[in-house]
Amino acid sequence: MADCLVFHTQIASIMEVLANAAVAEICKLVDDDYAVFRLEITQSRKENRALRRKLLELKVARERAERTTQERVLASRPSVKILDRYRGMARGEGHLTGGQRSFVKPVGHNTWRDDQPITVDEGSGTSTQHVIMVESADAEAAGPGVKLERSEGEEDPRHSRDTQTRVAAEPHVATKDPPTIAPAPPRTRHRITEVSGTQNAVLKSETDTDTLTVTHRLLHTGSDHKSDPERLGKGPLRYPPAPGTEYLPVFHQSQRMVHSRGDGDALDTGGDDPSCSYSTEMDPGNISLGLETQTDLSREDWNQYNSGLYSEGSLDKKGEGLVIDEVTVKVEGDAPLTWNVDKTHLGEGYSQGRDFLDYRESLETNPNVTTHSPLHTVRDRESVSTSMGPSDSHNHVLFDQVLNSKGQRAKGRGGGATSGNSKEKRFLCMFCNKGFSCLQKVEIHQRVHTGEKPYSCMQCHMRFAEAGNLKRHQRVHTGEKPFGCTQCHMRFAQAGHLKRHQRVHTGEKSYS
DNA sequence: CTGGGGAGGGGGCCC
DNA sequence: CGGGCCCCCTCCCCA
Repeated sequence: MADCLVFHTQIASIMEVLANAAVAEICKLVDDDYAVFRLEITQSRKENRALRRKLLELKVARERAERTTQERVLASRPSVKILDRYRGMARGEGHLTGGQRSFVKPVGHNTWRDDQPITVDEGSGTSTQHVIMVESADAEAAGPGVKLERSEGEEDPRHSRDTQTRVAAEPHVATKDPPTIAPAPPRTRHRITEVSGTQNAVLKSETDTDTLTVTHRLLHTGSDHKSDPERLGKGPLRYPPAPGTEYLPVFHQSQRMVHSRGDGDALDTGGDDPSCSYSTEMDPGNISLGLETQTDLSREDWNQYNSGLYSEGSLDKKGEGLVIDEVTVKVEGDAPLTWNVDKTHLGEGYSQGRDFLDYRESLETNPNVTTHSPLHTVRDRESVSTSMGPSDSHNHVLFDQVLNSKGQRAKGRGGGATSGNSKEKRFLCMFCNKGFSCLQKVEIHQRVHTGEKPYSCMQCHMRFAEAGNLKRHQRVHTGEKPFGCTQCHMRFAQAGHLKRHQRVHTGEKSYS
């Protein structure tokens, strides 16, 4: 027993010695490797320093060359705006970080599209901008106020994808009509960031204004929208929010056409309200320039224009366009909303984008309907209400109405695709070919197809395609019943209802 | 029968 | 004088 104990003790001692030896060996190995590693690191750092120095020298040389080139371009092509970071710095407009680069608006494009590949006058070649910053010219100078966001993997300043564009006083896009450009209100800063870096990325934008908070959310993709024209372009425009009224036409912005105020026309009234002075364009390559001149079309050109749109095929790629479907507008103060949005540029949001797409599909497959591929001018400048969003069932209703009952009703009223001989109806609906006597009529009518409802009730968020219907709807909330029966005490909110009611007294049957 | 909304057309006003 | 815009009326449908 004693021997056994001694034996165990000896074994324990030996084990301990062996363990210590092993630990020591391991430590030695680690130390050796660490030394080697440190040596390598040191060498790498030296190499990095050398490369950095070299890079800096190259950069300086290249930038000099760039400036020379850009100035030359500017001089020879006034319509092309060069966004030169150095110049911005010189003006104290911004703070530049990373490699300074200059972006030259692609020649031949009148609108700057953020998603458009941007020609980068840089040795590394063309780069697509994914993170966008749009900042008004008078944002505080530089530095701290300017946020720079980058997509991943940008250790090297040369690969920085950030860029700054200045809008407002100096729209980031040169326009054909400089005189219409009004200085944007100061203190407006917009930041639009493509979060995921993909085409369908979620956009995050921030707008600093005193009166409006605008946020939009990209809900889905697949539709192309065009801005709505004039009426809203002038604000709730043409539907002024009289005291006590609750009208609040709001805008859905098409992600595809959200524009920066830098776009020419968009500036013409922009000075009044910074709230809409930003925008983004998301759909690469599908913009039809023709759209931008829609409202300028003469009547004679209208239908031709429509046909042009059909053949444009800008929307052919279903799913590429997309839709920012929700715009939340917060209005503070009593100042009337003045959405000075360029009707030809703002993608009027289109709250029922899917409706439209489906509808378009129906059109294209329905032999009774024009088979054009309507590039519609879906305009949705609208709305705050999310509860009114279209449901699938709504879609079906819409299609049914469009393709069936409504068409019949139109016929019954002397409408119809080719009806309307009483007056010269030169404006044809691009969807159903129905003729109207004036542009506005057809624009309103087309809302039947597009689902656009620019007029929103502040109290219940119901939306309407026509101002008059909204006004009539308001009586539901006010309880106003202006139409009283002369033979009884019944009162009605609608004249038609009074008329119908009076049949009760006259005994006239309302049906045959 | 009533309430509410969709949509077309007419007329007035303004540019 | 013509065109655009706005308002209103009206008819119709649906719940």
